[in-house]
Amino acid sequence: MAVGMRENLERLQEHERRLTPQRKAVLRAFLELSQEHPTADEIYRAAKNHCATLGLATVYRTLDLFVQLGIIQKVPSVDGIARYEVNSLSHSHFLCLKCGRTYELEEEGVNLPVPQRLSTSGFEILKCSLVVVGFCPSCRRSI
Amino acid sequence: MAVGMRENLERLQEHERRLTPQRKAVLRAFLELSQEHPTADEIYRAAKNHCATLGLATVYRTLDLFVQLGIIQKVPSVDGIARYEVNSLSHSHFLCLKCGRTYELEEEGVNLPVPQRLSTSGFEILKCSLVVVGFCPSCRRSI
DNA sequence: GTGATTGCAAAGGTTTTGCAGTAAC
DNA sequence: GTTACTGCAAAACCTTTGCAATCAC
Repeated sequence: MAVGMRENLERLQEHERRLTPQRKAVLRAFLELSQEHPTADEIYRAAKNHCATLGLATVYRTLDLFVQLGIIQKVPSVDGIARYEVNSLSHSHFLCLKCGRTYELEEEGVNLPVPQRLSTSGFEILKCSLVVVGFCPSCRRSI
Repeated sequence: MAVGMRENLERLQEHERRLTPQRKAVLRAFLELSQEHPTADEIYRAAKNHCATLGLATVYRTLDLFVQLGIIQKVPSVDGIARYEVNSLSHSHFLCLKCGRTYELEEEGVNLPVPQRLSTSGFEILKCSLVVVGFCPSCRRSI
């Protein structure tokens, strides 16, 4: 079983949600793709391999649920398409303005200055990340 | 004349683009709203005051052009609606997961660690910002 | 058995595109 | 006079919603 399957499915039950084949398929597909910041549609197509009758609306509803339960998070994007990643407090991304792809910047996210002022003025901080915007190598060549 | 009007309009001419009343109206409206990270529709409604015949499609085309010319930039968002801001190298935002609003974090953007590794591996960096995601005070109350 | 969950199809909202007419150069 | 630019309407796109049928509990 993939890393993270069991504990995340248990979290569903803790919150009195049902363990349906659709939810398992979405979680499994998400975990397979999580390194690539998948879109809802990418997750949908991968999850169909695990649950052939799955509908796209269910994927959206399931991803919303996982966000609410804190299992996954939306990644800020610049092309209007929702992308998701595993829930983690702080790390960093590169967003390509042309293709919309998200690249993970592993080592840089470690020492981010989480703004103190926010938490003392009523904001609830879920995540804090460095976002670098520009053109990725392949898009840069084709501008 | 608003700050930034003249030099940005000149930039249009440098790139052999025409100086139409529509483009002036969009730029003027954007500058009026730029502190609030306006959406295309907000810019459209404000720009109608300066050019009554303006169409929404023109606003989108004009904003795309301004992004290409480096006059403005898209802000990473988490709700799928494009927001724009003045072109600036580095600063920081708070994104509210519920209402989608963007808050500017003025003082925190100063000493961001721009990742060296990126620029040495073919990425073109246009901007580098700290993005904090969570719930803003008013949305936090109503969850 | 009951109520949460599903799949489908339709609706919703934002953004893009085709095209004939218009206006900046 | 050319040709870029515009406005309109339609299309495209991602996402959400209504509803009857289904399935986890």
